[in-house]
Parts: sequence; structure tokens; C-alpha cells
Amino acid sequence: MARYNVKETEAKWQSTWEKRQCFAVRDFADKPKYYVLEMFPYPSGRIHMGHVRNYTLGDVVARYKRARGFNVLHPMGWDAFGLPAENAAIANKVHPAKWTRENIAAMRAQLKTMGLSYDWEREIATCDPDYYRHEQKFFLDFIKHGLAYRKESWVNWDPAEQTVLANEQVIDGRGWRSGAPVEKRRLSQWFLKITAFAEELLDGIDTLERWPERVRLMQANWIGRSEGAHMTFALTGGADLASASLQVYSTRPDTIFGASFCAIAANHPLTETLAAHNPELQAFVAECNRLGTSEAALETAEKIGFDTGLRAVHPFIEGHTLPVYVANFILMDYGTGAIFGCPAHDQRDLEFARKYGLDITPVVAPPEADAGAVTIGEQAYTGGGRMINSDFIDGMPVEDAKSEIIARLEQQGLGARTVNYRLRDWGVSRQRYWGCPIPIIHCPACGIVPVPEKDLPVTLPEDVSFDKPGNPLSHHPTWKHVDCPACGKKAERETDTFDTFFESSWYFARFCSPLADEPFIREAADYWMPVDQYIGGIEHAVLHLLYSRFFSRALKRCGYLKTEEPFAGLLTQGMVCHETYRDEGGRWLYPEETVQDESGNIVHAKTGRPVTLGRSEKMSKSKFNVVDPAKIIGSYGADTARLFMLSDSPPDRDLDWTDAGIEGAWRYINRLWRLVTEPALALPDPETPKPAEFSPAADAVRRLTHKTIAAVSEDLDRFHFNRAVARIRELTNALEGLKAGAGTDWALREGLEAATCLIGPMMPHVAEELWQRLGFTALLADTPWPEADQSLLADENVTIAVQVNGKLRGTIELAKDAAQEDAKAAALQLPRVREALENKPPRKVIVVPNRIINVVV
RNA sequence: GCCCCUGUGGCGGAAUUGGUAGACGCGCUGGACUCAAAAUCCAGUUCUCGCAAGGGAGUGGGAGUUCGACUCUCCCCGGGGGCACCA
Repeated sequence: MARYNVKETEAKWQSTWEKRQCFAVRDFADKPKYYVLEMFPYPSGRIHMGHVRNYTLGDVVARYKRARGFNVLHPMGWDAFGLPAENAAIANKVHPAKWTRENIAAMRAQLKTMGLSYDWEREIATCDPDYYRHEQKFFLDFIKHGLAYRKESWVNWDPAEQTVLANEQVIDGRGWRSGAPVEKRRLSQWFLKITAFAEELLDGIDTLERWPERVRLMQANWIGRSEGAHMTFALTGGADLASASLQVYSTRPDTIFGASFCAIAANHPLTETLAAHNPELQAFVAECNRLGTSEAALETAEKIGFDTGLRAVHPFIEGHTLPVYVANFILMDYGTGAIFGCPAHDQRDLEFARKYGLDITPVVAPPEADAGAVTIGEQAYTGGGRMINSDFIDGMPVEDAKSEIIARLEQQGLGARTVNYRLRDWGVSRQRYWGCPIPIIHCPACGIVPVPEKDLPVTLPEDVSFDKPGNPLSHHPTWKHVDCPACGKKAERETDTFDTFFESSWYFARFCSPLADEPFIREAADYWMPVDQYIGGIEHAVLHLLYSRFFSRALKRCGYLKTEEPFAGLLTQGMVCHETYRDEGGRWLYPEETVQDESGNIVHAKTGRPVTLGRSEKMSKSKFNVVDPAKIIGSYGADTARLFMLSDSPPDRDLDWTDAGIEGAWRYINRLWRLVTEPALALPDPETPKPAEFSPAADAVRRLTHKTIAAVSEDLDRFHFNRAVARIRELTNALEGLKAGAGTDWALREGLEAATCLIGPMMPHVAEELWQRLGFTALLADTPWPEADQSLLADENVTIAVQVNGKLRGTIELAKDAAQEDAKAAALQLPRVREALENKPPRKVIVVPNRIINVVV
């Protein structure tokens, strides 16, 4: 029999599935719906191993659920706007649209070689005006509903990408893609009011039971809810500011009697007012801006302040005022950008107070401390206890004191209980060409004028030049010049485009009706949403996943959808890693550049110089450790790559790529192939009736077959793909060992059918081929999942472990559910148990039915 | 600094949730087939003492609960990740 021909077989079944439209899905059916989605790719031009892993996981789920009788939606599309297209345009003089289209075509072809069960009729690309015109409409709706607004503010400017970034896109003070240190700039920008849903987004996390705990935690931390109070201090000391007041936010209003100063941010409005005629303060503010808030800067930066000369009036101590500083450690965009400092109970305030010689008054006595002898050394005390030195709240526990202070503030009209969030609104303006144009016109007379709906979409001009730095849209000779829709006079288009996360925040809902004129066909969206299982990388734990949760709520408020949580289940896959090599100078080397010398050391192939084998790291071009999926699929086939991706690690853990692992997967495919095409026993026809008798060996194999069906089903339900593979291999091993005997040929056939069905979602091509060779005319892709025969799941006999004092001393075979007394007697008869007992009766015998017996001597 | 995850053979990983630790795979060792190699097949493979039968140790380290702990509790150590002048 011929060797398994991968190329021919995989191509054959891919075209058969396509011809028969096996995976085209219709809205609505008697069957329950199941929507499985993998995070759609950016069309970089080539798939990488991360894609292979992601789409393999999704495809196993899709094919499995389909076999289990679900109406499965499994679509694919392209997150097609983004900076790499513009960079390619600058570097290679190719238009971003052309570059993107070509990349999509190349990647689609590559994905098709993987044998993925997508409904390609639902394919979408976000750079298509038929896609992005809808988000222009959404944006106009958001403005109407108060969910989008424009404001001038300090923003994160990425000097490398020449654009603004959202807070979520700044990692350790650097741009998330460029890695360039982010600068602060003051710009007028569009924002989406994600903060309007802060509470809902936080509460909603509790309903996401099928999300990984750590993603839920990361989102909760990002939203960052805290409870405290706003309080207002009257200001004195500045002639023209006599009537002004200062609002601060504190989570510790209870410590107000320990307050010794107030501090405001360098970019606080009050600071700006004061600095207007104060060059010294201007210099100080410049210094603060220069230092920035990057991690490195913060670790070394000293807390510095500038005494404004203003005094803040203490709300509860008659005649007492506090100095007001501008301080570098106060953030304008958290709380109110102003605080009162209580040095005894806040580490930052303590450091600041020490530097400027301010009072340090303890007002909380730790539970174990003597109230009279509380002193503060190097560490501020942030724990609980009872209030001291605090007038009317003396003696109260901290929590009661908070309530009491807030009550008094409210009585006096000086403050209120407040919930504060770390979350800030999502800045969506980008100074880039390759994105969705923001449908706004700036009119000198009318101001900001939304593009009327009848004029949508605002499409990107094709004839752009990337010769000049900056946004080609602003350089375009005609595009931005329009008449104001309101007054008809000359006006200018907004030249900013949306953050590309805008596109990925709703594509999952678009897949429900991808060709519709309107954004969503309501019935289709209501039927398919939410996504039952979403699969992708952990790197989007906050960014994309939080934006999408917000977007669903915003679209609901605007009347488009009813779903609040777009993703009911989330699987975050681990990275694909590969070993790395470096030469003596620490430069990365390709694995091919290294060889083993006679003594087994790894050396440079050309120079013979020593090479160090680094740890396995995420595949990346810069580390020279990338393996191209196209090469693997080309030589071993998609099934091999898929099996390896599934069998070596659980999906949420990092996966180590090894050539040996791929070889192992390839070997297994060939074993299975031989087992079906050259069986040791002649296989009966599919319709052959079940024999009346089975030899013990045949019976054992049948039991294993049905146990495997049950166990693999459960494994797939829980995404334990590596265990599922192990179990199917176990079954294969047993089938290989089957010798002639009563009913063995029938049992072999039954086992082979089961193994083929069970491995089908993971290795669809070879399974489809084997299914045909087993004599079936229907496609495996259309075949229902096998059912385990319940009567074969339970064993007749069980092996019971026998321990003496917790140590294994032997096993006994007994009928299942044998009487405890019999089991005990049998255990005590074991020679090694009798030895241990030395003719004395045991002190105690613990019998766990069908499992273990422990004799205590 | 705070929060989370994680630690099991030479390696990736299993272990019915407190009941025979190491399934399955990789690698390695020996053997068969072959002129030879590849492929394939068979046997073995946690460590340690022993010719063997068998004994001892063993899930990062230490204590504890239990007849029995990879699993539960407490302390410590290593690795990874998230957040971070957040008032």
C-alpha cells in the first residue's frame, strides 16, 4: 500500500469541502447556535506560528461543535487598517490599499492550506468602505448620545509613529508598537466616553464565568475603582484668588486631621493660572514635564514641590490653613489632580513632608499600639486602627471615621462621598492616513459640524503622497477642503482617522450579517451574539477586549444591539516559543548558522566560535528564532502542524516549538494511515452486524474504545486538547496490538472508526481520507460525533491498591463493587501484608471501594 | 512595592479534584529487519542500593492536618506576568 500522500490528500479534501460548501452557515436553524471566533489577523502578508496555533484551536472547537449538532458560525476577516501599510508605502512606494489587498490575498491562500472550517462567504476587511462607513455612522450616534466628545488635553504622543496613543497603548512609558518613549502633548482630540460605563464594565466582569481569572483581574485593575470623597478647600493668600477654592480627592478622608499640606499637579488649571505671571513656577512646571512619568524617571525622581504661597483652609480646624504646593508626583488625570497630604499615613506624603519640613501628625493608632506613643519613622502607617489627635472622630475605627467625616463634609457643603476610577476616556484620534476618516467638518463659523448621514461614507482619497512626514490627508491638495454642511461657507475636513481598535471593537457583530447594507441585521445579531467562544492572545487582555466590551454597551445604548458582553467564553492561548542562539558578542544567530562539533559543543558553522544556546523565547524576527509555517505545512502538511500545536502543551500555556515534536506528529499520522490501510486483521464492511461473542482481548479493546469516546468528548468540552490527543494515541496503541480472536476484527473496525472520528477535528484531512477508506460515502465533516456505549464504560473487574501504613504493598483484582468485607479479607491475605502484620491484627483497615485499601499496623 | 500565575523524570506534560505519581509524546539505551542506511517493529527508560527477588527515596524547600498529600493549611525560595508616585 502506498505511503500517505499529504499534499494530494490535503488539497483534495480542501477542495471537496469548498465545493460542497460544507462550512457555509445559515442564520437560524432548529439546532442550537454556537459562535466560535479567533481574533482576526492583521494582514502582514504571511501567517506565523501564533496564527497557526490560534486558528487550529478555533478550528478544533468549530469542527467538534459542528459534529455535536450545533449550528456553528466560524468566520474569518482582516483587521486591515494600520501603520505597517503606511510604513510599507513609505519604504516601497506602494499604496497602502494595494499592499493590504495583496497581503490579504496571500494570507487567505496560506490559511486555506490549513484546512480551516471557515465560512469564507462572510469574510470582511475593515479597510473596505462598506465596513468602515458604519463606524462613521456609529460615531455620529455616539456624539448624539454623549458618548463621543472633543476636548483639548494632554495626550501621549508617539514621536516614532507621529501620532497620539491611547493610555492602554502606552506600556512602561513607551509606544506599544514603536517602543519609542512617549511624549506629552496638548492637543485637541476625539474621545469615546468609556468612563460612562466604568461601573458596568467592572460589574460585568463577574458575569464572565468562562473567562480566565487573570484577564478578569487585569481588567478590574485597569478600571481601578476606589471609594473616597471629594472635598473642597477654600483658598486664601492670593490676592486675585481669594474667592477660589480647591477640590481634592482622597480615599482617606478620615486622616484629614493629620493633613499638613495640599498639592496640585503641574498641569492643573490652577497651576497654569498661577504660572501665567510667575516665571519661577513656569520653570518648575517645565522641569516636571521634562522628567515625564516613565518608570525609569519615577524610580529615581525625588519628590519635589513648589510653594505657591496660597493657603488652603482646613474644613474642621478653626483658623488653620495648609500650604499649597505644586508637586511633581501629583497626576492631573487621576481624581481631581489635587490632594491633601497626610504624611503620617501615606508614604509619598511622608517623603514630601520630610523634604520640606512639614508637620507629621499621626491620626491613626494601630490596634496593638498605645495611643499616646504612636510615632512615625521611615514608613508611613497605612493600616487600620483607631483615630487619635482627631477631635470629634477620636477613638473611632478608620471605617467609621471615614463615614463620619464624609457626613460632616456633606452637611457643610464642602464635599461628598465619591467613587473614583482609574479608567480614562478612550482617545481615538490618530494622525494617520490608513484608517477610517473621522466624519467631521471644522467650520470657521459653525465650529465642529458632523458630516450629515446622507454624505457618508467619507472615503479615503486614493491619490496620496507619503513624501512628506506627517499625515498625507492634511497634505492632500483638495480632499480636506469642503463646504460647511451647515452654512455652506468654506470649511475643512477633520484629517485625523480612528484608532484601529475602533474597527476591531465590533467586527464580531458584523460577522452576523457581513453583507448587509445596514451595520447589523438585528435578527441575525440577536441570534448569533454573543460569541460563545473567543480565542486569542493574552496581549489583548485589556486593550481590545475592554474596548469591545465598551463598544457593545455603546451600540446597545444607540439601539443597534442587545448584547452587553460580546464574548461569553474566552480562551487565551500561550505564545509559540523556540530556542535562541547567540554568538560570543551576544548577537542572535539563526539555528542553521550553528553546528555541533566533535565534542558535542554548539559552535558557529562558519567561524567555529562558541555559541550559547539561549532559553526558548517567543518567536520573533529580531531573535532569529522564527519557524515559517508555510515550510512546515509544505513538507509535513497541515495536519502535522495542527497535531503538534495541540498535543504538546495545554492551549493557555506557552508552547515550545521543536523539530522532534513535529517529527513525532508526522510519525503518528503515518501509523494511523498504516493501521487503516494495512490492517493486521481483515476489516469487515461497515454494515457487518455485531458478532455475538468477543474474546477477552476484543472485549477489552471495545471497552477502551468507548471509554476513549467518552473521555475525549469531555476533554474537548474543556479544551484539554493535549489530553484528548494522548487518549486517542492510547487507543491507537491498543488497536495496533490486537491479535486474531473472536470478534477482534469487528472490534478493530469499531476502534478505527472511533479513532478517526475523534481525531477528525484536529487532523481533518487525514481523518477524512481514512473515513473514506473505511468504506463510508458520507463526508466525515458531515458525520455526527460518536456516542459512547454506556454499558461498556464500567469495568467488571477493578484493580485495588493495597497499602500498609500508606505505602503500596501490592494490588488485588476484584469484581467491581465487591463487598467491603471480601475486599478487606483479600487484602489481608497478600503475603507482603501478612509479613508486615507479623500475625498481629491490624490496628485499622481503611477500605475505599473499588480504589484502595490501607492497612494500618 | 502591590496583585496574579507557576514549580512533577533528561525534556513537553498526565494524575478521575485527598486514594497505585510519571498517562501520552519527545529523547535516550539495547535488539530485530537490512550489504548498509533511512523507515518500521520489539524491549527498556524517575533516582538510588541489589546479580536477582526486593528495599529505600521522590512532585522547589521546611513544617502541619490526615489511615493516606503533587492535591488542603502556614512559612520560605525560584521562574513568569500584570499594575505602579492612582492620593
